[in-house]
Formats: sequence, C-alpha cells, structure tokens
Amino acid sequence: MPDEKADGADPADSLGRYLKSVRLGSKMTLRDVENATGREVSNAYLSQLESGKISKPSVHVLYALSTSLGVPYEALMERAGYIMPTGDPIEASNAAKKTTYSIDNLTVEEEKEMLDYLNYIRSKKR
Amino acid sequence: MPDEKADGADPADSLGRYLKSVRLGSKMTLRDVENATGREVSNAYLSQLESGKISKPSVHVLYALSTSLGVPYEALMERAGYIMPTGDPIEASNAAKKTTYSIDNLTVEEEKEMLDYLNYIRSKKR
DNA sequence: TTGCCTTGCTAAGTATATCAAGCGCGCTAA
DNA sequence: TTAGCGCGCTTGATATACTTAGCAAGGCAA
Repeated sequence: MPDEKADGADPADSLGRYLKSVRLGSKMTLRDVENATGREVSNAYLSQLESGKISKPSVHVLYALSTSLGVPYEALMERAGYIMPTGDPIEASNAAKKTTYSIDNLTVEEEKEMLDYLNYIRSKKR
Repeated sequence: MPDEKADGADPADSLGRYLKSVRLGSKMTLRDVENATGREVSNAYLSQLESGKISKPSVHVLYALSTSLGVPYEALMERAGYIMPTGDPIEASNAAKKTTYSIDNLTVEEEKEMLDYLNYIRSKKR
C-alpha cells in the first residue's frame, strides 16, 4: 500500500478499511459481525466489503453494519459514496451537467431553504 | 392481469405511484426527468420505477430524482423502504404519517411560488 | 391520406450486489 | 504426530438493478 493518499481518495477503499478497523477495534471476527447483524450480512460478503471488492452495498447492509458495529449510520453512508441530506461532499458528477429545467440540481442548502419557504407559505395560507 | 389493489400497502408500489404523481404534478415527461437528472436516470428506467417493476433503486438514483423533481430526499428513501437515521424502523404504515413533513402534495400555486423562490435565491447567490 | 415527432412503455442485454459452500492456514489438545 | 476447530477468504451461482434500442399509439402539419 505504498500509494496511499492522506485523504480518503478512493471511497470504496475507504469504506472497506474503515469497516475493518472498526471491527478489529471491537475485537470481532467476520462471523461475529454476521451473527450480530442477525445473519443479514454474511461473513463472506463482509470480507469482500472490507477488501474493497464491493463498492456500493445497499443501504440495508450499511444500516445493519452500523448498528452491529456501533458506528453512526451517516459515517458509513458517506464513505460508501452516498449523499446524506444534511450536507456533505458530493460526487462531482451532479454539478457537471446543467439543464435549465424547473427545479434542477438543487443543492442541499437550496433544498433546505425551499422547505422552509414552503412551510412559510403554507402557514401563511392556513 | 389487472389485479392491482386499491390500498397503498406495498411500499414499492407506493414509491412508484409517488414518483409518478410528483412528475405529473410538475407536468414533466419521462424524458424531461431523464434530462433533468443529467441522464443519470433513463426514461425507461424511470418508467419501470413508476410501474413498480423495480423496488429498490440505489440511493444515487433516489438522490438524482429527489433533486430533479424537487421532493425531499428522505421522502423517497422512506418510500423505497430504506431506513433514515432520524426515524426508526420504518414500515409502510409509518411512512404515510411521517411524510406529511415533506413537499408532498404540492398545489400548483405552491409549485409556482417555490419555483419563483428558487430563482430568487439563486440570483441572490450569484 | 402520408409523414414526422413525442409520449409511455417494453424487451433483451449487461453489470453488480449478495448468498452458499468450501478451501487453506494457524491454533490447541490429545 | 494427527484431529479438530475457528479464522479470513475465494469461488461460483443467483437475483436484481440498470442500459440501450426500439415499438405502438396519438397529435399535428402538409
């Protein structure tokens, strides 16, 4: 691993290494985690996750792992490259293409503002 | 074989119908949405989503649709059967009451106002 | 009519997540 | 030594998300 960058450049890699470090930190085996998730995540699959062979596990898997390992759900979501609504680094591909459609490419802040505004106009009308 | 049930018990079904109602409410075609997502979600795929043929789209797809359609990310996540950290184990029945919070059921006037507001905050920020 | 365009939709293929089974290694005990 | 067990890991198979190409129906113009 001589070419590791300081930041987590590769998201998949980062997720795998994160999962592994957390598991080892808890002194659990792969099968321990499998059982802790109620067999929702097989040890074989977890192994592939940790080695980075699988880049985008489903949210269900991430949720099961987060509760079984005791780490916050959001941490796993972000490292898996998913976008959390509370605002975070976003995969750049979104910003690339712009079309001039009605509500297009809402940023997270914009979405929040829009929601606030909706609440405002609704309360006003009631 | 038209054996559709009238209730919205099935979450997958619910997601499809929700997407469709939002799209029609915005007066967009399937291809409009495809373009609005920057081609991230094809019109063919969206059609399958709306018809309930696909039950668990990835979070990326849901995110692209939420921004392009102007609905909150959480609403789609919940209807797709995913678990959001702020909620708890979510069942279909739960989703119904919980999503009153969202931009669900936008009236036409509200939609117009929202669009105006979006233009406003965008022009302000540039 | 004929021709062109758009709309929703489908059929068939590819990619990838996920599972079940099992392999080889290191350990510990007889 | 051999037997057994738990460990991480791999290998193949299946399910399902997702793509690309295209079709039938309807609208509209010449």
